[in-house]
Amino acid sequence: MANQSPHLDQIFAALADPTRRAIVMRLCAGEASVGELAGPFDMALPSFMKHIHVLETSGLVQSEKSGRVRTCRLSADALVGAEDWFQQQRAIWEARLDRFEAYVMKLKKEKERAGAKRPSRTSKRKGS
Amino acid sequence: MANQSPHLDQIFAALADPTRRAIVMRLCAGEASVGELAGPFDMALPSFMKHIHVLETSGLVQSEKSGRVRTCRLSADALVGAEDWFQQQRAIWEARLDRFEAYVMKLKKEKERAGAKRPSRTSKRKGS
DNA sequence: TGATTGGTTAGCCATGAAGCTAACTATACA
DNA sequence: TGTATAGTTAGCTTCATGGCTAACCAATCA
Repeated sequence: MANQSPHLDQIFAALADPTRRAIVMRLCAGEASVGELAGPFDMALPSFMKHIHVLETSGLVQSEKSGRVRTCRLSADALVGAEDWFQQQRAIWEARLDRFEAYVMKLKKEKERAGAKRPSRTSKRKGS
Repeated sequence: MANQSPHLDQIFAALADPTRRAIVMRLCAGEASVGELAGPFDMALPSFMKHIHVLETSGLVQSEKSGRVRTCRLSADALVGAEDWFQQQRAIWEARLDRFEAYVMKLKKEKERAGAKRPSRTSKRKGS
């Protein structure tokens, strides 16, 4: 119940917006200036800058200004961190499924054995 | 620029909240009633129910009422869908890194060749 | 049947997110 | 030096989110 990384909050919140996911996808293909990034979007620049800022505070994106141009690049660590979360959940989930399956198998075998007993009290069937 | 699944919006938005992530984590370990889920949280039930509802509309959780008890379970599909998104991004990202690395190696080799020429005009060093 | 339990509905409030315009700063180019 | 370019800041609106209380069903159980 502890381990509540405040970072995951921000990362997932950042990725909940289609504009920001598109920015991340674009940056996966390589760094770009704010202007280049903003190009495809029908949105005023200040609004767009807010998205960049959200991505930066989440740690998904880093940027650097040189001259009058700000260049953005993806920071893979944050992405990987979020991906890890899924993998952890899946591990737990799958372990449970395995246990569940084992349990079902056990039930099935018990039933089989019980079923095998009923028709003949004298002989045990060997296998399927 | 198309392919903007509205579902991812809701899934990531759902996971952006620590309470809801905790619920998902809890449900990874097996289904539970609303009351059981709510237990550990210092929150009024109606507030908690909102979280459940958000999880349901995102597709991460399914629930069913029997008698006066509502039982919730995880719906793995949605989780996997979100995980896929990360894997796709990582694939693009890694492909780019590979290309970049190849490029750096090329540069390095060119430099090496140029460097090997400088010290002696008469002999080529073989290797270290 | 009456009380308890488990969940639900309705409605309120405070905060934050996402968009806009207008005006401004600072670099680069002619 | 003057002008265009690339971002930035400030301030506004609107809507969604996350929390609450109070009152309300509807199963169970004594």
